[in-house]
Amino acid sequence: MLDTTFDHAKAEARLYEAWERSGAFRPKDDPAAEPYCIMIPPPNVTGTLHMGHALNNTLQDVLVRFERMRGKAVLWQVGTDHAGIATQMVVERQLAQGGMNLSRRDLGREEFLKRVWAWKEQSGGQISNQLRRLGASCDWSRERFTMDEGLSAAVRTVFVGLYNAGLLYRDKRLVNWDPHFETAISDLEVENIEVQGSMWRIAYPLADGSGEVIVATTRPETMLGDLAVGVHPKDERYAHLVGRMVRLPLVGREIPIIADEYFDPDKGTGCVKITPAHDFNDFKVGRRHGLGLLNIFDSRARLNEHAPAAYRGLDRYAARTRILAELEAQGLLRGEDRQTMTQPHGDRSGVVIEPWLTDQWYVDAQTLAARAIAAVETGDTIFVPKNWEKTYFEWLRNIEPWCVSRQLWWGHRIPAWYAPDGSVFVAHSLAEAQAGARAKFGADVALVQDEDVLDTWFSSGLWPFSTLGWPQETPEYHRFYPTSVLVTGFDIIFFWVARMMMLGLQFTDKVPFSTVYIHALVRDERGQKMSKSKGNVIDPLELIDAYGADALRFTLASMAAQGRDIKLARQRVEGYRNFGTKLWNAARFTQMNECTLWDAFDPADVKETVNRWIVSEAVTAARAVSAGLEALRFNEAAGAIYDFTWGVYCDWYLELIKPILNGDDEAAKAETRRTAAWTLDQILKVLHPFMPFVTEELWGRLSEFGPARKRLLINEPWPVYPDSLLHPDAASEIDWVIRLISEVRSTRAEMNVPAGAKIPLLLVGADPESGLRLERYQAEIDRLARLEYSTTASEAPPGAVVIAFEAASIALPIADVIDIASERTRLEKEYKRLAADIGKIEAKLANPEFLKRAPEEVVAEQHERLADTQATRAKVGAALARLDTISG
RNA sequence: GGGCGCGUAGCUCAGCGGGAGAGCACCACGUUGACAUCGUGGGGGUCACAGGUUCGAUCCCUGUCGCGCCCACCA
Repeated sequence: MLDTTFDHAKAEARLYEAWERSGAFRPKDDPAAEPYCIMIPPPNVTGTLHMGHALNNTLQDVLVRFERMRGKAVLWQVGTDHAGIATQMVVERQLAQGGMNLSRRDLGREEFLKRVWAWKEQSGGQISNQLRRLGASCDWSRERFTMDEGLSAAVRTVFVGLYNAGLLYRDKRLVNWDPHFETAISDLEVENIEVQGSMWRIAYPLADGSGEVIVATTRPETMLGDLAVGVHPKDERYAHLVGRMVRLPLVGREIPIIADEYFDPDKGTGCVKITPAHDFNDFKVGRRHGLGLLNIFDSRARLNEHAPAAYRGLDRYAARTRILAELEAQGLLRGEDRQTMTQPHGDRSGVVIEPWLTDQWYVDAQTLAARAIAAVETGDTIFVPKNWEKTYFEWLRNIEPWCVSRQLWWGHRIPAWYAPDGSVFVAHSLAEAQAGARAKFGADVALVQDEDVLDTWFSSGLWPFSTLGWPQETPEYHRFYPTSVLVTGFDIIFFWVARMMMLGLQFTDKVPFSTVYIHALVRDERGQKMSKSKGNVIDPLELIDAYGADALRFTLASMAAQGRDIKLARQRVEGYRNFGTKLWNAARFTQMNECTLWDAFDPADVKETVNRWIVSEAVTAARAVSAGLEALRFNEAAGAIYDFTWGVYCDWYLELIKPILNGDDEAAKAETRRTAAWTLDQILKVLHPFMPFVTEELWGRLSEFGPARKRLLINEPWPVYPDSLLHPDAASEIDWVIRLISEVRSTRAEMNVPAGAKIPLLLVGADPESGLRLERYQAEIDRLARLEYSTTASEAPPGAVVIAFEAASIALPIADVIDIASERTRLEKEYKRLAADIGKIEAKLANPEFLKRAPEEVVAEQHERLADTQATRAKVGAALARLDTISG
């Protein structure tokens, strides 16, 4: 016999192990089965499970379990990402805190990488174990890591392929430079943050001493690298100065005043300093005007040897302070305005990004984007919800070259080798590069490999096919690529989704997935993105410990509606834990009532109305769940099974069958027991994708007194029912009973009928069925609503209030009504409201346009509604009349 | 500056042109042989505001206000 609650803490690990041992997580080996594949967005190998992971993987697991039960050969490809900067950052911090205050350079590349691998080995299992805690049924036997040999080979193949196709090149230009990590980063890794800053006005004297111009800048320290001053050609204030020279303060260099349409007369003073090596716009202007480049920063944004001696070695902000002081002293600082401005920050380091001139590798993203755009335009890949396509298009249509090299050590080393003369050989291996060099030089030359590694997202972008063995033609690749659905958050549409589309199409000629499901972000209470660096993370594991994985999963699935961020409420998780308990106790009830399974049971054979009704309802609910999941409407699917389980099966069915189970009709009793057990089984199956643990446990435990289960629930086929199991007649009859009981209950409560007292009921209805139904359901109705009834008017107690229920009437002993005045007020209010409702409906039904244009079923519905409302009003009116009789 | 989204019950949110919903919270009653992690009943909403389209608008369109996010080279 079951206990009164499900002990999730004890059961979850055991059940998970049983699933894994059964082989359920691996795709079934049936060539006839339709393949279904989801690629996990690989979490950082050294990361921990946060709420975003919990949501993301819950949704994937719901789909995967659903499709597996539907008989498909399901592969949920799992693995982790090496997460270049993030991981290197963690290990560097460990080093720095290790007592010796070591930097990675102190260790050297080889030793440092050993440490990173050691850290990966040590902490890499954590995220996997946490996914297991969540119940994720991914195929661990195929777990991959972006720096596995196979995936690394794919990276090299793609790099060489892009290079040979002319889609990848080395270029010297300004990049976003992170002075903390001392590496280039891509545009996407830059966060523009609004900060309070200043704009200073600085006088630059004309070289001939005949005057000065005032430039405005937010970055005075870069003036040491100024190569010109710019004005708009039509700006009358400065027209006469164009072509003349100014003497750069503190430096003494003479630089020209140039004119360019780019300069905005309305901004600042209309006169701007040009620093081509330290500003993206100035770089372009400088190139147009042949100004050259003067780099004044080193890799840590300290002033270098190109700055005047007094400033060399200073940090950029220290230099700023000193420069402002010196300008002030010389009387050249002409003002400071406080203002808000956006400043670029490294998304990992948090420091201000410096535009810096370096050699980097770039991918020609614009060319690759064309197919990625077309594939979504033609519907080869669709986004759900669809509006994300706009975001995707917008970004791809304005895409800039993708800087893929990073001056880090942790990652895929760039497969490019340099000869002493600087010529480059991009190849799959050193040997291949050497062969290339030999062909070029006619002799062996010493080659040095590029020191840099690739952007983490370069390898992530290959994930859908590299994990399947590409570039080798593996059976898995042929079977599961392109994949079915990608489930991810909108925050990585650019980082990841777009890159997979571009690289997938380029190298496989196929879209990597046919559907992209974009879910909301789980945010903190202020609507901010949860992230480890902000420290505002809610720990899903703590919720799992407290309420069980099922409760957390169900919460997330039911909140995965489109269009709103998720702010997680703890009480909601608790509510769904209670749902699990409710289900558990329903199962306990069936056990106590010997509702054992019967192998030969056929739901088509049931005779009792209440049983035909629940079969019909179960079919309807299961279909709603299927439809919801097919449409990726997780909240609707979850809602459908929740409502059926609690609101229909527990609240009504189990209550209505109690009289049968306690009665003498053995045939009805046997049928009801079997139906109750069968229906519960349907609930377990349909609920399983959402709440795998409690359903699996019950699936096992419920066979204690019946036939043994053939297999674990996770391996059960998803229920599909014929339409013949739908019974509208039974549905309408039980619906009548439910409404009668609800009505009586409500009346009892409102009229303060004492709990023990029974309500005399008088039937005077025109519906000849009413009496029969009442007779038929007497036991149930009496039990649930506690009423007595009579079928003739003469038996009604004298002085009773008559309240109509549909065609029947209920007579109540008025003596039990405590406050006639307040009851009267209430009824009058109700009476008026109903009159208004009736007016509205009648007006609608009298409107010829409505009758002409509205669909037939809508008109019929309104007629029904009118009749219902009128009947209710008559009932209330009668009650009012009786009140008058009594009190008057 | 451009784009996306959101404003529905005290709170967290569903609602996909035709009678305003759920969970929690609140109030009352209930310990009835599955379940107090429960049951029954109840109170509570000009669906942000203003126009428009429609026979009919919480839902579609436009505008306004408030909030959030993304993108962007605003000296």
